Amino acid sequence: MTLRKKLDKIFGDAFAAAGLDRSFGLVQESARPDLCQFQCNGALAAAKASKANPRALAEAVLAAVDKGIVIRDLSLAGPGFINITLTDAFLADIAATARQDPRLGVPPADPRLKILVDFGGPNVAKPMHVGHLRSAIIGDSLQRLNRLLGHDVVSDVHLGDWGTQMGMLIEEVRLQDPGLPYFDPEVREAYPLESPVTLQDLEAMYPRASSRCKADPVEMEKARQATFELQNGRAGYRALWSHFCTVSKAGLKDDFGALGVEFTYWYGESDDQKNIPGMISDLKQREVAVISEGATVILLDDDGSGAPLPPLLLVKSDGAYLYGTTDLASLRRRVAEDKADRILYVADKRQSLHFRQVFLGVKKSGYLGQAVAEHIGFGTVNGPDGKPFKTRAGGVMKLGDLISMARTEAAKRMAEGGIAESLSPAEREKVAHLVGMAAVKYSDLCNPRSSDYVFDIEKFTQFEGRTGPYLLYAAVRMKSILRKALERGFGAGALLQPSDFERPLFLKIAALPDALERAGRDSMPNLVCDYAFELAGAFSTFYQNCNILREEDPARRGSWLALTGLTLQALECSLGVLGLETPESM
RNA sequence: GGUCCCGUAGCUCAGCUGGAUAGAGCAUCAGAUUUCUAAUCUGACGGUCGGGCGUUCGAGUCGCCCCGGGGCCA
Repeated sequence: MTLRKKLDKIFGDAFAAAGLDRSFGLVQESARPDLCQFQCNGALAAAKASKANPRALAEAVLAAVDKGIVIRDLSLAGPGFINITLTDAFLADIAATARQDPRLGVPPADPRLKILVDFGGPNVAKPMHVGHLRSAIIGDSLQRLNRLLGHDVVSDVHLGDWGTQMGMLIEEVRLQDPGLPYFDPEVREAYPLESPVTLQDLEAMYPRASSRCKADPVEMEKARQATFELQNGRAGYRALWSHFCTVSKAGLKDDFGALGVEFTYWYGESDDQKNIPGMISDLKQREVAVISEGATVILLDDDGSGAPLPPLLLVKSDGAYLYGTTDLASLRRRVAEDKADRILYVADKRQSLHFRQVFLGVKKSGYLGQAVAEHIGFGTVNGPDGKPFKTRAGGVMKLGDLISMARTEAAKRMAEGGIAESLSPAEREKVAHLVGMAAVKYSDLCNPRSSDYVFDIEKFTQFEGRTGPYLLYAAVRMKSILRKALERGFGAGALLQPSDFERPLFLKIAALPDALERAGRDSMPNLVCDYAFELAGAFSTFYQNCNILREEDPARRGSWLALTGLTLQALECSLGVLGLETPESM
C-alpha cells in the first residue's frame, strides 16, 4: 500500500469511528510545510454536508485517530484543518522497505490491464517536425509509465499511410517519370525492387504535389482518382505506395531512434481497411448505422449531454471511407484481437470532437465491451506569434534539426566549462546527446499536456534551473559520490532516522509510488516531472549541508550512502519514465 | 451562429474534490566554494489571479455578465 493510501485508511477509519463518511478522510501533502507534513481537510467538507461545526467534527476525528507508530503529531488548526506529522521511525522504515524492493515500493498494478498506446503517427512522406515531438514524447512516457506500474503495454505508431496524399504522390512521380512500369496497366507484377524515390525526394515532392493539387481542381481530381485506384488494389500503384512506405519508415525510425522512442507495432491506417466492409455491413444489419442523405452514418444525438454531436460519417455518398471509419475498425480489432482493456490515443487536442464522435460511435456499436478508449489530447505547438511554429526562414523545423541543435548546445556548454575533458571524444558526444535530449524532453513534458505550447529554442536548450540537465546533474553527483565511496572502501549501512536536512528527502522517497500511480491514472507525465524535480531539489539541499564522504561516524556515513543510493534509484526510476537516461558524468 | 479552452510575478508557466501566507523556473539583487562536480545551494525583490456581480464561514478554483486571445463544428 502506498503512503497516501495508508494515511487515507487511517483517517477514513477515524472519520468512520466519529460517525462520518470515510471518504472525508482523504489526506494531502501539506500546504504549510512549516507546520506539518500532511493535512486532512475532510472535517470542513463533512461540516458543510451536515451543517455542523467543523472544529467540533475535527475534534471528534482527532480523538478517534489511531496514531500507532505512524503519526508523531496531530493538531487541529484554523477552521478545522487536521495537521499531520509522521514519526521519523516510520519514515526510516518506509525508506528501508523501499531499499529492499526492486520496485521501490511501487505496488504492482491491480488489476493488471492490457493497455494500447496509439501515437496517432506521422504521415508517410512527410518529415517529422516539432509538432510531432509531443505525441512521440508524451506517448513514449505513457508507455514507459504504465509498464513500470505493471501493466501489459503495447504501442502502435499508427502511420498516416492511406489518405489522398498518397494519390498526390503517385501523380507527382508520374509527372517526373511517366515511363515507369508502375503506371503501365499492362504490367501486373515484377516491379523493380529498388524504390524510384529516396526519402529526400519524397520530402521535396510532397509540398510540391500538395500545392499543385490545391491550386488546380483538375490535379486534385487526378490525385483522388489515383487514391481510389490505389485503395481498390491497382497493382502498380500498390507497388509504388509500398516503396513510399518503406522509404518513409526508414527515415522515421532514425528520428524516433534518436529520441529513444520504440513501438511494438508499426501499423498504419491501411492495415484496418480490409476489415471495413464487414464492419459496415454488420453495423447496418444491426441498424447501428443508418443511411442519411446517401451516406452511411451513426447518429450520436442521443447521448443526452446537452448539445447533440454531428453524426459519425462512415461511408460518404461516393463510397469513400473517412478517418472515423478507420478508427472504428481499428478500435474493434484492438478489443477483439489485442484484448485491450484501455486504449490511449495520443493526439493533438484539436481532434477532441473527432474522438468524442468515434468513442460514442463505438459505444453504440457495442464493439468496446468493457474496454475504455481515451483521447490523450495535448496542446498545440505554436511559434512565439501564437501561430503554428515556423523557423525564421518561414519553413517547418524538422525534428532531426531540433535534436542536433540541442546536442550542439550541450557540447558547447561542456567545452566552455571544461567539463568531461577526461572523456574520449566519442564519450563526450554521447553525454552531449543525453543532455540535449534531456533538455528537449523535459521541457516538452513538464507542463500539463493539454496546455498550449509556445515553441522556444532558447527554452529547449536551457540547462539551468528546472530542466532535464539539472536532473541529470543531480544523478551524476550521486553516482560520483557512490563511486568514490566504493574506491575508499566506504559501504552503505542501515538507514538511521532522518535529521532535519534529510527529512524532506525521506518524504520524497516515500512519495514516489503515489506520484507514479496518479500520473498513470490521469495520463499526466508532468506529475512525474514535478516529482523528479522536487526529489532532486531535496537531495541538493541535503548534499549541500551534509558532506557524506567526510563524515567520520561510520554509521551515519553508511546511512547517508544508503540514502544517496536510494535517492539515485528513485530519481533514475522517475527519469526513466520520462525517457531520460543518466550519464556517469557530465 | 453553436460549442470548448485560455487570460495568474518583468518573461515562461504550476496551482489536484473550493481551504491556512497564490507557488516554481528564468531575469534582477545579496550571499555561500582550502571540503563529495557551482549545469549547485541559501536569501531578497516581484502578483488589484483580465474586469464586475453573485453563492459560501472561506473563491485563482463554482455560477452569471462583460472584455481580450485561440481551437473545433456549421
